[in-house]
Amino acid sequence: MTATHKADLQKKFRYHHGNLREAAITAALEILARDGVAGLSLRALAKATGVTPTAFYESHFGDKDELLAAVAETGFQRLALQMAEDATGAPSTQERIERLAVSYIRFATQNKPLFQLMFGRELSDMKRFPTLAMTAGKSYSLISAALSKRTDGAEDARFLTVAIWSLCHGLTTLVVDEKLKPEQFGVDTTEAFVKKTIGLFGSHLA
Amino acid sequence: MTATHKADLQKKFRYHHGNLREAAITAALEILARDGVAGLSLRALAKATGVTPTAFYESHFGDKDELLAAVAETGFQRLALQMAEDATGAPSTQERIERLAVSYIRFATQNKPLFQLMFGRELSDMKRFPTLAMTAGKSYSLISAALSKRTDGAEDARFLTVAIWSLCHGLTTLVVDEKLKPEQFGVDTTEAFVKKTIGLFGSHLA
DNA sequence: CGGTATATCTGAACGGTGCAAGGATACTAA
DNA sequence: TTAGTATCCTTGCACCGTTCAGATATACCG
Repeated sequence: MTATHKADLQKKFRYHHGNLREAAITAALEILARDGVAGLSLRALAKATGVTPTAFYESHFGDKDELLAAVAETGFQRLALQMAEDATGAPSTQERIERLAVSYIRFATQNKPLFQLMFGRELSDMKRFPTLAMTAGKSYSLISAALSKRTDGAEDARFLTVAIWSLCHGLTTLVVDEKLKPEQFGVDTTEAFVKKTIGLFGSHLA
Repeated sequence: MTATHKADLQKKFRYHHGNLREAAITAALEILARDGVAGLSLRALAKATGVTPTAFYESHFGDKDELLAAVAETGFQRLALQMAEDATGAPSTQERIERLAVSYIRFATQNKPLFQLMFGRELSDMKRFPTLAMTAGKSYSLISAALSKRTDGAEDARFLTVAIWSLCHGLTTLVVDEKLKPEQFGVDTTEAFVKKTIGLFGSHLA
């Protein structure tokens, strides 16, 4: 009994706090959603997890950037997951692309600070975290895979992927950062706008 | 002689420092270009202009955001100016749009930190600075004006403007923030990619 | 079971940031 | 010349990320 108890404790409360790393990421996501990316400080995070601001160093994250990278990575995982779910069962390539795009912008508007962290400049150099780039690439691959099914060359697919992603990402960031007001769209919602925009590529998606 | 001398001094060294506001903006642009947006602190700016960090308050800028807004505004002015210059004499609507887009991305890559300041989240709420939004709108108007010359309805023009700007802005930010590597393009340069992308809208720009 | 090693967390402190308050200073206008 | 005012400086605060030395709880081994 003491053995299994110990094992349980090891899982739930490893060492002093127990899974501080996991707890930190969870708390960070909450702080992010509540106070925005500017409110996510190590001191605030420490207070939220009931720990000293220096507790994250050495053992769990050597750096604030490592913490941010971990948080951003879960963000990219969620984004890719949501996009994949939203696009399943699409009858055509065009509709699949539409759904992916709508899912992308929906994620951004519903997880604004997280999206800002994922694509912003808070974490100074992404090169330090190759895993991050890989996870971020999952969403990209969804678009790419949808397009490569077409009969045209792979070259065109790669080109179209970047174009569609750029369009989608540009609109999303402009809306999220409030540089672009929905009134300027000429359509009711951002999602409707995205669909209409994808339509512009018309023949290229047939 | 003392009178004219005094007048000269008044122009060059008004009060203690003289045109601190203008000097601050100029120095800020230099710091920005040299050390990036992260290196632009009030203390660094103070050292560059030979003044105390608190000298900017009350008289010139009540806030760091006001300083950043002023810097960003000159950025938007330069951007609009460059775009207008690069697009003059374009033989067709499509080429005019192409040139505007290329100019946009060229400005971003050649003034990376300034562009990041203009479209980033360093200055917390743009609503405080209505002038900024107006100046930023100049570039937008250039695209809009180019498109409204077409025979189709104004509704379509407004829609196309947002679409093209989004595409252009998305690609630009992804490239500037190094989320997208030029190798992924399938073309040699970013500018070539932009032109090719505009071509996708083909019939809509005829 | 006991003792040592190691992973983990704490506490104090450093240099950095933006910024508020009040005192000093130089220009302006009378 | 003198009064007034715009400008700038000094001091100090709260917050930030981070380092380092030391305390503490867990894990491992005899």
